[in-house]
Amino acid sequence: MKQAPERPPTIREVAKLARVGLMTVSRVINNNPRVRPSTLKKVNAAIAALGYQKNEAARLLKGQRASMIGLIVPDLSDSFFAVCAHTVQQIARTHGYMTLVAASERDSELEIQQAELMAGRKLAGLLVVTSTKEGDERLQRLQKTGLAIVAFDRPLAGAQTDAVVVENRSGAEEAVRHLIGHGHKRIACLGYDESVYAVHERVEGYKSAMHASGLKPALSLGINSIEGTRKWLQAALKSADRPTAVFALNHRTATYLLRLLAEFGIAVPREMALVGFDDFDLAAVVSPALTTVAQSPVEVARRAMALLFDRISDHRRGAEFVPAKIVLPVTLILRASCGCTPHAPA
Amino acid sequence: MKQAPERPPTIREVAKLARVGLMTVSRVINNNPRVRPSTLKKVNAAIAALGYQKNEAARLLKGQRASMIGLIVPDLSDSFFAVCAHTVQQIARTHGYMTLVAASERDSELEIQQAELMAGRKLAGLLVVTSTKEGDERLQRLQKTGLAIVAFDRPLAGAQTDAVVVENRSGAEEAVRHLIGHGHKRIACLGYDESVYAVHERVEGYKSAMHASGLKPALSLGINSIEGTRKWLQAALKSADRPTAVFALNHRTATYLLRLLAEFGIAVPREMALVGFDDFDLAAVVSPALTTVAQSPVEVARRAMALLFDRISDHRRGAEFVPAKIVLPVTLILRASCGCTPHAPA
DNA sequence: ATGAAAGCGCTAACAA
DNA sequence: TTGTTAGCGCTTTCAT
Repeated sequence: MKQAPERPPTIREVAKLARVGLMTVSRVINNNPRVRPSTLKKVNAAIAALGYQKNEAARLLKGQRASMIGLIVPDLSDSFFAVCAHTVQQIARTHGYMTLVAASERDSELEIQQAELMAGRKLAGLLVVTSTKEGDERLQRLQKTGLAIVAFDRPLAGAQTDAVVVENRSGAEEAVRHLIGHGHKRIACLGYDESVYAVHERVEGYKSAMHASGLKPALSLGINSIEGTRKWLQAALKSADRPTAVFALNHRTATYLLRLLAEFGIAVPREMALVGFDDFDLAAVVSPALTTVAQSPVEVARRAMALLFDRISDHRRGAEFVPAKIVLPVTLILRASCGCTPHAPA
Repeated sequence: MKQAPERPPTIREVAKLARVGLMTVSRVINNNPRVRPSTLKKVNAAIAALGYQKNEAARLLKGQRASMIGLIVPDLSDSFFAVCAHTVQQIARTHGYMTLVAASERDSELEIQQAELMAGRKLAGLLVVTSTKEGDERLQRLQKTGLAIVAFDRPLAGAQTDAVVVENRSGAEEAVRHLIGHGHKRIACLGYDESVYAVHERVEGYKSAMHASGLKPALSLGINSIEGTRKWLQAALKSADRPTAVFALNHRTATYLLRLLAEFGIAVPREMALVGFDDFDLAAVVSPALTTVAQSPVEVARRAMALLFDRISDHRRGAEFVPAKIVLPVTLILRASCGCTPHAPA
């Protein structure tokens, strides 16, 4: 004997049990104040008794927005974005939202596609680390349909959109100045794609620190793989003006360098000092411990979420939209690789 | 002058444009074969012309399942799970699904709550790394309502559920045997919570390798923090039967050990050898390079997703349910910390 | 403060 | 093969 499929309770059943009309129940679950306290209590009792939960699908169909937010990042397996994702999801939960994620794989077409798919699901807000270089009208169109959008890590080019970024430029500047303070004159700067906002900013910081001390910048961009890094290092070691220090524009490059320097038997920081950008779990464990400019993914995600929820409620009450840009500080963490502490403790 | 809100097109408009009935359009978008090819073409043309996209909310309301899958892991910022999440999301996308994520924070109540919330959104499938020790009837109840569930990394205790796990036991066994092969007799085993499936399995592997060689297991569990690890190490170094090698049950413990061993000036592997479980980006960069048992999060996620989509289609055609358990191999990656290659190259 | 009716976009069931 | 009807659960509008 097959029992009935046991459909979840509807407001109709709640209404019947509470002996009120449908609308009263609807008002209760929407926190509409136009309900007499005594009625409210009856309805709440019925809701509890039945274990009623609102049916999002039905509400969506009536044009409401889902209590979901979306997160689009270039790569979820990147530790920085992974921490962001964790934080975002955590905060979303405490606000009663669920989190939809997508990785853009650094492909701007994929990014906008995913954003449109999410928007199609009528979510309330979208957090995005864009891989789009030029301003994207498609994204802005979504915004106009009532989707709250906040960019983080990188601003959205030419968009009236909130953004949370970090002090990439001054962070880089500080790092390079620190190296200069250690007496270095030939400081190379290594990284990949300058068209990425953060990289560009860091490069600017590097240049400005070098210029400020009358030093000649030695920039090597477009270096992505460990092989590329190896080639660069081999050439650099043989070169006439062999650098005595390197500023690595990101986590990955710093890691490659660490590995190769060890492989080539170059003493760090004695023969070549190193400072990176982006802190990571093992930065203190690698040998030598890596001096690096740290940003806080948790804080970035937090601020971005705060902004997003602001926007969501603005949208709801049709408030004005004044895009905010939050710039978070970074910290230069001094460890051994820059020459500071020969034997770094924990 | 405010332009009309520009509602997205509905099947009604598609039907009008294609000069067919509503149901014909519905059939087309549901791949129902009972449509004449010529009609199909007309409808598809209209769909393309209007840029029609199906409204999930309406379909949900009719009792269908959303083309979304859910992923619940203990911690999204953990690199293993982050890679899983990335892979899951990627595969979901290619199947036309979106991915909802949640972290359980290793709290089984939170886990089931999130699962129920997801289920309430009528998603098609759920991938879960459970933090629940005993079998959870609430999860099984969700399963009975037509939600496809696949566990990975850890099986679901006492549940008729598919699971994808790795060869934890034999991997640990091999690692310990390897250490024994290096001549070690006093091999400590360090880790945290044995009630976690993977840890338990690895401990069993450790014990069995030790016993097989007539050695006495020296297990130290419940060690979670770096402070705990430090205390253990201090005690171990002073002890009469000071271990000459350590098998670390997970990434984190291995990392702590590496750091502390460096801090204490203990030469690895000469004074104390080390083998870990779980590979990570920097395992080859740390010094000494860490020998470890590697599992592939990408492969785990892939298999889990394959299983999940199998289940989803089974559910759809009401097929029998035969829970599968997939056990994936692990690989012992020999680097320097076990004593194998004194100077590990890349 | 409360309720009745209409309908959001879609599909299951039936009819043609 | 195709179209018509009804209604999923909810909220909006308009009564009361």
